[in-house]
Amino acid sequence: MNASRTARERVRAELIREITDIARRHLATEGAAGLSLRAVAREMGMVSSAIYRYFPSRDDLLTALIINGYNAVGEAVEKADAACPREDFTRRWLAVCRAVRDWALAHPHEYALLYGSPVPGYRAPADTIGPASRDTIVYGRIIAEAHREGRLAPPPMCPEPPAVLSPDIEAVRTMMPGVPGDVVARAVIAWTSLFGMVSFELFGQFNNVIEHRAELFEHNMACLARLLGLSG
Amino acid sequence: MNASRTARERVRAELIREITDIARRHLATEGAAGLSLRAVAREMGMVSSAIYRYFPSRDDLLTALIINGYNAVGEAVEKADAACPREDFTRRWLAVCRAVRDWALAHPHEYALLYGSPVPGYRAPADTIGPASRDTIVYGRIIAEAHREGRLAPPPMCPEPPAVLSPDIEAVRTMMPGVPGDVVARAVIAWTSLFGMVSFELFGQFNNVIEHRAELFEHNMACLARLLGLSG
DNA sequence: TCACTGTCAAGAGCGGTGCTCTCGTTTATC
DNA sequence: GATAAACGAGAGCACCGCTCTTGACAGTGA
Repeated sequence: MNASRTARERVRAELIREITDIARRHLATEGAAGLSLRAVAREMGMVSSAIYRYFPSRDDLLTALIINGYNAVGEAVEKADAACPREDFTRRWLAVCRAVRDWALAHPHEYALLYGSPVPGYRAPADTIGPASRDTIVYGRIIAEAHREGRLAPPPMCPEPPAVLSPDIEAVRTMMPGVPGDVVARAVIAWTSLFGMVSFELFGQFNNVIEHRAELFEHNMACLARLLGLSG
Repeated sequence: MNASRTARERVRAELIREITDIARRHLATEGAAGLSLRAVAREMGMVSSAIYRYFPSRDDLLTALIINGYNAVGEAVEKADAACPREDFTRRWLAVCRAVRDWALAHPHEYALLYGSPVPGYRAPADTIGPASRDTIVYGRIIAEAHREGRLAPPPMCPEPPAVLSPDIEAVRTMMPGVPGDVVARAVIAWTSLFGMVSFELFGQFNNVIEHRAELFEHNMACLARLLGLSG
């Protein structure tokens, strides 16, 4: 009874997996706007209406792809960090930066889905919040561990963030306990700059301007490491 | 004969203006993907096919909106810079940053069209290159003038960019003549960080994380000013 | 004055989209 | 074995970008 129920549900889960796989492939070739439930159904040899048994709307399919994407980039970042010596914080920072860029270049449309323009009419449900912060936890951990080991030596430069920012600083600080507020603000700069560079490269802002993107990325991420005060 | 021809061309230009105006309004409510020539035609009391007399394809209409958008943000940045005392370089930098953010918040869909995910299947023609760099010229001028006045004191931090980046540095340096390569690289960081922050705010990455966006933006742009070495 | 030329709005039509509804069938449970 | 849920299939609605053809009209040169 339990086995038979699982039998039906297993084929259902398998179909859902197949749908998301095909959808992800379509996303890679057509982009988010070109993602078509009919096309996915066609490729599965299904009639278009049948697919609504598994995803009640196009947005629900998009949500699945978004959660999947956040997990993919999060996993890439985690692996890159894990492959580095624990005490080499600069190397760990550079590794996770590279992991983000490499993943983005390998999955440009998925990256655009996660970090590009919001899909019009689509409202991200709460399920996406958790996976969305999976990568940021890693950045925070690197900074926090460097701070704990006394290896965080940020050059004096930025003023203390104003008091009105305290709750936000506090919220970000939960990912890097103990780190001074000034450095937390720098972490936000580094975070936005990392994705700013990747987005500019992917979205065409570097066209006709920057040619050696990998090298510039590497150099700028190294500068950001100095800004954060990472050493060694 | 010339007058009559201009009469005809004048009504044509007026119609093109009306089309782009309506299209821009539709862009604001529906997003780039939802921009529909039929809907624009409907609102003009025109039949759908007639609009193809003025814009041969949806992409051509998009191109017009993109060029228009780049010019709008460029103009906003120019005006913000012009309103500052020439010798107050930090203030000028903060003013142009604010101008970008304010324009983006006021025209989120247009911003997404310019700096967000590329529209699938759309290839930006060469006409967009010029207007696209209108704002960057202003950033470059502020840094260049600060350098010329001896008011650029970048804190020692970033290493000299590697030799392989020389052509790119040189290309960016045309917008800020005389500025050292190290600072040119920092300018790229500041540039990407500025748009990275605006994009994160607009595209929802700050949701559930940062609440006081204006204040954080202000503080981080001030940090970037220090990174650039702007003083006074 | 008149025929010519180029521009235009209009309509029909093609193949595509997301989504809904109904219908008969299969499948699992009581 | 009856019942209820899940399912695939098909038709249909309103929309989309885009194309082709047709007839009306304005400006132009002979």
